[in-house]
Amino acid sequence: MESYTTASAPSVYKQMSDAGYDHAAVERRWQEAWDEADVYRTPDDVDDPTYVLGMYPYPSGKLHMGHVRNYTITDAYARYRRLRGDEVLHPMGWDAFGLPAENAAKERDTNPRDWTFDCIETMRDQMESMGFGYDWNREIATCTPEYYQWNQWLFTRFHEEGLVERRDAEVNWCPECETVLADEQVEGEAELCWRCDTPVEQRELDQWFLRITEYADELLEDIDDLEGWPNSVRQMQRNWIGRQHGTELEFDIDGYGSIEAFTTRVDTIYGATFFALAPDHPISEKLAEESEEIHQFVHHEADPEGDEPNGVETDLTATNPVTGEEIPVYVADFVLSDVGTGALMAVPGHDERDHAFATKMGEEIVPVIAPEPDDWDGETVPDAPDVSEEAYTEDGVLVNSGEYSGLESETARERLTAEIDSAEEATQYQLRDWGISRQRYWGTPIPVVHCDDCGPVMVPEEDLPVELPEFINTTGNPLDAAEEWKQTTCPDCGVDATRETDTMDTFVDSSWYFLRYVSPDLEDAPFDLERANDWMPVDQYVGGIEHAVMHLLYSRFFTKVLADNEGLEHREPFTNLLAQGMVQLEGEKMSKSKGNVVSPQRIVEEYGADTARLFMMQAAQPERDFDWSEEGVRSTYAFLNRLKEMVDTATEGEADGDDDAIASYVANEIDATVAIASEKYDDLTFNRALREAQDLTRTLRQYADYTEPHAETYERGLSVVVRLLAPVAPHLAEELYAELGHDEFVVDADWPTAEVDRDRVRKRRQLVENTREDVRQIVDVAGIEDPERIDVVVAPDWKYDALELAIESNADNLIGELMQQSHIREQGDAAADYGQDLQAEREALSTTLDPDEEYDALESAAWLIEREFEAPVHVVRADAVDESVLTNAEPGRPAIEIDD
RNA sequence: GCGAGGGUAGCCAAGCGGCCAACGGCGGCGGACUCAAGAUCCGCUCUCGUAGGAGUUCGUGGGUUCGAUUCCCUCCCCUCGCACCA
Repeated sequence: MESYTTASAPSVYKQMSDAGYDHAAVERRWQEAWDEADVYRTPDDVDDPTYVLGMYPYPSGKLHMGHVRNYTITDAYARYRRLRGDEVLHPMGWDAFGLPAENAAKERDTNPRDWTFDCIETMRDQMESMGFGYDWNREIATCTPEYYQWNQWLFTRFHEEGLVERRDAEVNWCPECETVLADEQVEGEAELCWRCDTPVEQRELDQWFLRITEYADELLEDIDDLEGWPNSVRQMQRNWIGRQHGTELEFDIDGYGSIEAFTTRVDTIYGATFFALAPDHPISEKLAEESEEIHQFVHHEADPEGDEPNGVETDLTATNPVTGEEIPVYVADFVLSDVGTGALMAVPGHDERDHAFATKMGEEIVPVIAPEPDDWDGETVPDAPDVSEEAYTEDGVLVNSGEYSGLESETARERLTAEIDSAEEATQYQLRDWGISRQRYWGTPIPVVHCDDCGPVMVPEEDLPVELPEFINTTGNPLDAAEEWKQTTCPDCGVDATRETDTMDTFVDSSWYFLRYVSPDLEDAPFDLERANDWMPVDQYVGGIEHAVMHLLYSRFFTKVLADNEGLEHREPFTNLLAQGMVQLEGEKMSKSKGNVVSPQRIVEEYGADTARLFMMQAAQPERDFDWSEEGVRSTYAFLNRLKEMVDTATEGEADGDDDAIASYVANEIDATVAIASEKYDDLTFNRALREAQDLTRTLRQYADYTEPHAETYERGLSVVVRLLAPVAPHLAEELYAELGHDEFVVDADWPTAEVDRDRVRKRRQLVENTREDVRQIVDVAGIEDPERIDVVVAPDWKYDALELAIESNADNLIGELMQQSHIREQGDAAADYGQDLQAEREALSTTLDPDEEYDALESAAWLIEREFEAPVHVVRADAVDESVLTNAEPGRPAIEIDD
């Protein structure tokens, strides 16, 4: 703060008024009032409310701008739907399990539970200070036994349905987090942990898996119907599932029997010149025991991440099941054990990677597919292409393929798959089962007991929940160290046994939380089935793109399982999805590490929550990234202040202006604004809706500056502006709505309505804007310093008739057709001239308002021109002026006469 | 490499067959108000033009059309996701 030593009293007052309205007081007042009236409560008995949901946050203790944007979008939409008269369900909760709480607890010598609840308290306060209208009665926190018992219950139900599997698996292990990660949680080529960016290692562990692959086909196929989802997300899920149709077939290898290989291009089998095995294929491992060279390759040289395909030749051969040919077998690092069968037939003529390897190893490259010739007769076998330099990877016509030569690739694949004894159609997925075991404390204990005799046994339903023991500050897994907790008896045979010490991936929590909001306190089921069937699916879901695959795919999976086994009548959880863009600073993502973070708290203190929300919503479409700008925030704040001043002034004394042409212009603008803004709110383009509201505010201010406004019109205008802003700037909207004399909350008000024809609105605005621009241009080009009088002359009726005829007419000779109308023909040369014009623009003609409507529109907008040029403006009809004036007048374009 | 989304005036950003030299904002320029500054308000902001005109523009090059920023194709560039996937 600067200190003033010589400031005079008036300048101090000035400073104070510049500081703006007392947003802190306004916001506090209405937050308390809402709270008292419980306005955001959604009673259990409402019928199919509009379900608006933002992805619940991890309670880190601090709301950041990304949260503010996310939850302002849902809040604005929820409020809008409410104003529209819908019942709305808009809940909030906490993704409260997770590793950061453990780390924080260790650092602060507390425990994850206390730390997490502290964070929740703080964040809830921050959300309330933002004015987000949640039904806090439905709040959930996933770290409470009341919530996570249902994770355990669902786990046992999944188990009963055969969707849970325990497997010894090679898993991604983050040494920093000391836990396993799902494939989805490993990022990029460098394979870094999604949380801490530590390079991930591989470990062999016994793991619990949810068999999401059982649902791969449905998860894939239903993406087509998710029309309310962004294409990007849909495509990412399709890629992730990665279904591929192909053929599985067997190659015999001496001494090892039949080896299964998967190919999508069985049509190229005549071109298979070698066979390749993954380094960790069982045969490779056996060979490595016998051969020093192969051992060296498998354990030291193989580099699956490298760009170069490496390999080593074995002394084995594989038998091509079609040709009977013996081809050499390699162990190669570009063959991956988790893709297909870990063994492949290599066709260097038609696969780039095989080509590169064959070139390196000096293997034969044989063309067996030729591009289909343009004039192909469907029979003749074309010439083989040259594939010595580059593989030909497209489909085509088979060559060098015995009896199959001359077939198209597609047909050949079908026939070969049918005719090769060992071959059958097969489908491969990239999607893997979901490993949910985590070696951490702060998560849902997996409800399993390990018994030496019975093996892993599910904890019976009546013994749920398995609650977490007290936190033990240790380096490994605290559950492993909780000896007393760990020791139990086998539910099946009663002997001493130990508890499973792994907890569940927190994505299990978030895969069904949206169902828990429906009945958050229900004690005998995860959710009230009947109500869930009525209330689900979520109508509008909003969150970050980073959850495009994981959370959104798991939630879809859970929903489908619940539909199949628990009577849920919905197979998809989220009808409409909005992936909101990032809030950036100078083109860069805000992040603590970059130190370019703008604190929402500071903005709220300085300008208020309404300003922060309004600025964000008007800055860009919700799905786009945008730059935070202090300048923009200030101008948003200034706008709210001006609006408040306008309302203050308007309510001081009753205006008593006439319901004149100007009032009708304003009334029209109000209607137009309502129509456009409503449409924009419907499709969540808040930026456009808010622009309309701000434009109307400006029109109203100009109106009041120019003349004594018509009280009813002006107040309706203000009341409309206030309601259009209410979803985004709810506190000030309440304040102003009350000032305007309403007793009810604006939250509960009715959305303004307007009966308008969008097409007419557009034409009116266009006409007025074009006319104003023409006047400006004339004044400017003609160098008129100080206009004395401006006449605006609407074109004569016959021109409108002629225009209409011209639009409808198909006649070659338009002028002839026009002249058949006596009232047009009577116009003589003028009619001929105008007819010429119409003829010239024949294809581009479009209808205009009719002459009376144009007159009205111009008459009511005349004040804008008078005000701008400080000269009287007369809008006149064609019959009131001399014909010479009318030459330039056309429908949609009045003649303009300026005297100086 | 594959897939998705983009490239619009100094910058940000709407538009997505004729109403488009192209909404809106920022920045810049001029004016009103003020002793002055700020705030606010009103214009201007591709080029030329003494009555609403003309010319050149919406990544590049083609095409469809009476007409394209808007539709189709080629290429270039950006962002995101997947990727030695058999």
